[in-house]
Amino acid sequence: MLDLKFIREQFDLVRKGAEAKGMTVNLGEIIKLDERRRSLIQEGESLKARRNKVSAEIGKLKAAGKDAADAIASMEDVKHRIQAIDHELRNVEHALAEALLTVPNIPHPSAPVGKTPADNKEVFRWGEEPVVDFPLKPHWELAENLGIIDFTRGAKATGAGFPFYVGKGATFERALINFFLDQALERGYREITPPIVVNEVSARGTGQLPDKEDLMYVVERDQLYLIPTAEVPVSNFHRDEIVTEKDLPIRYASYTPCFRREAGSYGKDVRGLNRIHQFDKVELVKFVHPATSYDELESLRQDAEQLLQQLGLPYRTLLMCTGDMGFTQSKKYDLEVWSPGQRQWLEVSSCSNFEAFQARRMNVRFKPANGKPEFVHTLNGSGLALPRVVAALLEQYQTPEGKVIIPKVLHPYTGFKLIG
RNA sequence: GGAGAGGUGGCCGAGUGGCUGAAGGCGGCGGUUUGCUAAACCGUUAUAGGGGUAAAACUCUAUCGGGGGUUCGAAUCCCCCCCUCUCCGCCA
Repeated sequence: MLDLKFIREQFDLVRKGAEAKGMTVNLGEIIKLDERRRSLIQEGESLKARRNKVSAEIGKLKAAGKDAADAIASMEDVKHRIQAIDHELRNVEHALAEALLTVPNIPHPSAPVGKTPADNKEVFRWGEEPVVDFPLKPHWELAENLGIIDFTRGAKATGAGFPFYVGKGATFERALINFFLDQALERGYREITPPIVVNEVSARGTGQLPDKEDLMYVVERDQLYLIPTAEVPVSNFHRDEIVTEKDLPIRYASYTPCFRREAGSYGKDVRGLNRIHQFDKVELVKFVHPATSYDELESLRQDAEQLLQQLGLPYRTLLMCTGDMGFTQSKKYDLEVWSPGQRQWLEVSSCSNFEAFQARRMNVRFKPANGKPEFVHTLNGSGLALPRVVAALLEQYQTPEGKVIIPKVLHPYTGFKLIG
């Protein structure tokens, strides 16, 4: 969320930012609630100051053995008024907090203004599609023929979008996870394995709640949410903490399964591994000094990009336009891998700077050498999401016989060089 | 799941209704002393919100796990919740 004072003082900036994201927000209501809040605080606190003073006098009178009945009686009205004010203040602050959660983060000036994915700006492209003299198959055909991914039995055991990875398919999956993690560790990230269910406060902290509630599976009985990304628990790792300035930047790499309901998806978007309800992902999360957060965004993006380069997968990098970047982001890059069997781009990573938007919600601060605590900036990016990488790898490295060659860089991880 | 104990500032720890934002100690910071280090001594040591200011100063309120309540007044009494520890049960 944004700072209330900031909204009060930079009203236009906030309004324009929301507009650029194609979101409407009732800032007038927030200003009104804020004014009411401050006036209640003023009245309440002056009454409390008086109460504290009189109470202290009553204490003295009683200690001296004198009668305090008059003083106590004089507090009767004050007491009730304070109760009434506190009650209203609670309601106003609750309403204000809810309203603040509906204000989106402000896009960075470098983000292109636009409404749809068509307005995103391609900033980088790498690699080339293989030239072959046979028709390339989509990954689901390859995977089923090879018996390495079983969608049908997954649907039987759980439902559509919950595949089994079998035999070399399972090993391949595990190899990629280890490769991604090792790469992250080499690049200065610290490995962290989080809980894969979180409570409501955590889901709010990263902004999954209240606006993306339908995204998550809920364990209703225990009021827990299956994580849609490791970003949620890992970002909350430092919730309500003041981290040491010299520890910044803090970088975490986290492998977890991720769960997404993906309600409303259909058709070719959900074929095979394109969009599934449970998938593996290595997530990169950073807590950084505000002065460095945009440099950290660039390095985060490179950390993700170089994985695709090492795997030899053609990809493009998009700078997301204001209308497509989401509620909590200030700036966001998407990495899309080329899927030669489907002839389409598949998003495999999303690298974002949230500035202080999440940190304010989660109350994560650092203390500068000489000064008051400030909010850190948070960033995260996938490094990488597995299924679409698997899809691209299968399609990219398929042979005319329908086998799949494993890229060299993965050999130490798989222990085999070929599937099929 | 059952029974019990407990949660106080960066840390340890005192405090069962009144001037306690909170004794004492440790740690941190500044200083005196010192060839250097150590020791000793002196001082200082929170966060948030409101008012105020050009900015400060200043001032008020809140904060003793979280939230409600009782009371003129709550760290202290009552209720609910969370967490930690011990014992029992269950269990990968």
